[in-house]
Amino acid sequence: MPKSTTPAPPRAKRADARRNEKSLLNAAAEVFVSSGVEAPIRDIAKAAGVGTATIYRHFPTRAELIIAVYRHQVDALAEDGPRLLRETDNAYDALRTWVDRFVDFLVTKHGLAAVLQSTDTCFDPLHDYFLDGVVPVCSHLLDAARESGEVTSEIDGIHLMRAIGGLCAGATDAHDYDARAMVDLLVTGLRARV
Amino acid sequence: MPKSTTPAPPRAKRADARRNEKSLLNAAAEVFVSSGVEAPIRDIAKAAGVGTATIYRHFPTRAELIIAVYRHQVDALAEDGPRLLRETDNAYDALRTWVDRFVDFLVTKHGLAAVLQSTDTCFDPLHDYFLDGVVPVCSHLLDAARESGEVTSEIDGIHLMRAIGGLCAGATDAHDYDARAMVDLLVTGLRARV
Amino acid sequence: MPKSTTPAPPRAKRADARRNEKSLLNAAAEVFVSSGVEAPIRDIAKAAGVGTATIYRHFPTRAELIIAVYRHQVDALAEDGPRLLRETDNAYDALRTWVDRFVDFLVTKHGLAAVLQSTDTCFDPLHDYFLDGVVPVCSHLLDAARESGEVTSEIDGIHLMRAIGGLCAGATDAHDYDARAMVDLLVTGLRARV
Amino acid sequence: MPKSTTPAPPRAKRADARRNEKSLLNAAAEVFVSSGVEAPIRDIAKAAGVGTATIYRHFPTRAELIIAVYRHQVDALAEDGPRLLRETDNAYDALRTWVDRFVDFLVTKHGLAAVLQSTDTCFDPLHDYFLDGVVPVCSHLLDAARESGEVTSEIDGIHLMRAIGGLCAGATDAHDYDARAMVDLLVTGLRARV
DNA sequence: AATGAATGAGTATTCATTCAT
DNA sequence: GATGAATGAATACTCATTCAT
Repeated sequence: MPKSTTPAPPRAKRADARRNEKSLLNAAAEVFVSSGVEAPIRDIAKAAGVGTATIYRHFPTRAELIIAVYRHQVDALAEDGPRLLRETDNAYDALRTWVDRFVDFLVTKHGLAAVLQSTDTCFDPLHDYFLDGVVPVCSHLLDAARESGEVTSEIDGIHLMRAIGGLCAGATDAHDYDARAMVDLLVTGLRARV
Repeated sequence: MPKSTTPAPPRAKRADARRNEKSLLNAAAEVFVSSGVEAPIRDIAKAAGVGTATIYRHFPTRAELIIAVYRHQVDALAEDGPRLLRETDNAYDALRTWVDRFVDFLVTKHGLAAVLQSTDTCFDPLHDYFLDGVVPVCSHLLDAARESGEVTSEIDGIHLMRAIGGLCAGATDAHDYDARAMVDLLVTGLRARV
Repeated sequence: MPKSTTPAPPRAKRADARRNEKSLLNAAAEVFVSSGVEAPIRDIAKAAGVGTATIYRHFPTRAELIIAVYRHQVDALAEDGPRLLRETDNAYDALRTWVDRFVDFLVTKHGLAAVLQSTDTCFDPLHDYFLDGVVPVCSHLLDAARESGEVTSEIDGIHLMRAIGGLCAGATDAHDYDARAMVDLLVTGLRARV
Repeated sequence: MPKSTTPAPPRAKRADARRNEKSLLNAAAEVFVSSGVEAPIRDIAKAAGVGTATIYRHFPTRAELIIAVYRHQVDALAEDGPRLLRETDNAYDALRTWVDRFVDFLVTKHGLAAVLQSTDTCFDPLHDYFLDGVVPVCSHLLDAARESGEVTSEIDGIHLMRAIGGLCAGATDAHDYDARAMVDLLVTGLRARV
């Protein structure tokens, strides 16, 4: 009965902590946009108005913080796949639309694409999260497009996603490089020749 | 006795220094492969068996070192373009072969692709070296393929190269990601639909 | 229970940190005396028994550290001017007394005089601090002495202070050079000939 | 008879070496003006068109190089004292003129004044050179002015010179500080009150 | 639970000095 | 004798992480 030993109502704290975490994630998201996902922890803490140790308490590794920041959007991406497949007549078009959304996600999340390419083991949890949640969706879209004969390439979902990540990692504000156009070429290349 | 007035032939040292520079470049190349082109200067110096200042003497900036390490291969790449165009019946095939060689170059020079994507101004000399030497070659191949009607995409040479760089930056020993296959898809995407 | 919503009073740490900063300033003052104000940060950190980063946390630039170390004494110097003018019958005597105190300050703060002469822009904040706080006081004393006819020289306050700084920079423990006597000559030179 | 063992005529070499040393000193003088007497050895070597080791061979310590560079002017300064005393009616005026020439020397030799103030033992030879050659001259002028009753201050020649050095060390191109005017005040302060 | 102060390892760069040629 | 290449010590500054309060 810990409740009797700690007079403070645990509910309140939970709500408080959750709100805290929420604002922390919002702050982290902003810093990620402006300084990339490798931004100094202290910067994130300052933006969130908390101490650095608080970040570590909530998210022991940077990968976990990144996952938390993008979880909703990654999950949405994962859910988009089946829906697009249902709602679109054409499997290849569904794939193309989904890829577009993935590109949207990556180009607005400055530095994320680079992290997806990183081999630093500290990012493994992030890689795993993608591997488990969204790679299967991509693979499924590819399979459907292959079944319908629109795609002949035997490429894996994970490889397609890595490739898209690479193409998006090259996008910088400084140049007029258009990641979307490049990905379009890639997806066009998937298409079976008529 | 004019010989006594001109103290010593300055050649002798040069030969020694040049040999030294050669071994330094070899060592740098190896470190670049294993640790990327952003490896600490100290590591490169240690690998070369010289002091850090020796690196600075030969190559005042990191970009100059990188250029020196890859100069021959980059130059060869630049020369390959016109030759392929002459020796190949088909402009598109020439482009594809040339791109293959570019990919060969990038995937074996681990970390170089990432630097080509970097916006750090310290790499500007390197970017310029590519911009001046090899981007025009790529553009020329693209133009030729467009003239022959095999390629319709209006993509610039520099953007194609950035895209290829991005696709190759995703290549790591750890996974079975095949950069060449991805680039193949991209180049296939360039092709006019029949 | 509003207390639970406001986690912890931020005062506690401040007291600790302030005490720490105090000892840091004391240590820096000692190192400045023995090694000059350009002493390596690491030496100061070691003398204070803290890590180098702690110095940077408290004083991001060296100039800020120097200012902090000498702030009280510089401020006291600034306040001395008007007081001496009020309490002394003779404006020239007030000037002379004030200059004596400035000399006291400089000769006991080994290396400070040299920094006041330095053109390194990193010391600009320190120069500005003097320029804003104490140069006007010196100028005011000079003006008063000129009004009373005791001083005829048109010298600026800042130039007088630079000169005093120069005379004190020459003071070292090694020799029997008496900075105060030299400054006395200078101030005597200011005096109108009867 | 070393001459028989070394066929090359030693005379020629001497002349060569002396010319070499001459141009080296000229180059050093120029670098001293632009970068101060603490300029990197390598800069001096480059300006002189010789290797760094050549500088070390000729002048094992920096102080020796500085002495060599300024020897003629320092010697001239030493000779000026007695001459001025002979040619000038007034001992105080002779002193003042001589001090002016010392100031001329210091303000045009950027950084020299600072070195004269330095306590770094590596400059001891330079200090000694002044101590032996020019300090007695200054003392002699002071003595003469005291004998004629124009100067009452008991100041030593060396202290006067240190003070002048200090006043000149404060001179920088950046500000409108007028070292000569400050020294004038100092010398005026030496003067007996009428 | 939260804070933010302290830590100390890691890296680039400069320069006096030595030494092989 | 001269050269200039190589050396390596020295220092400023950053940042992830820990810990006392």
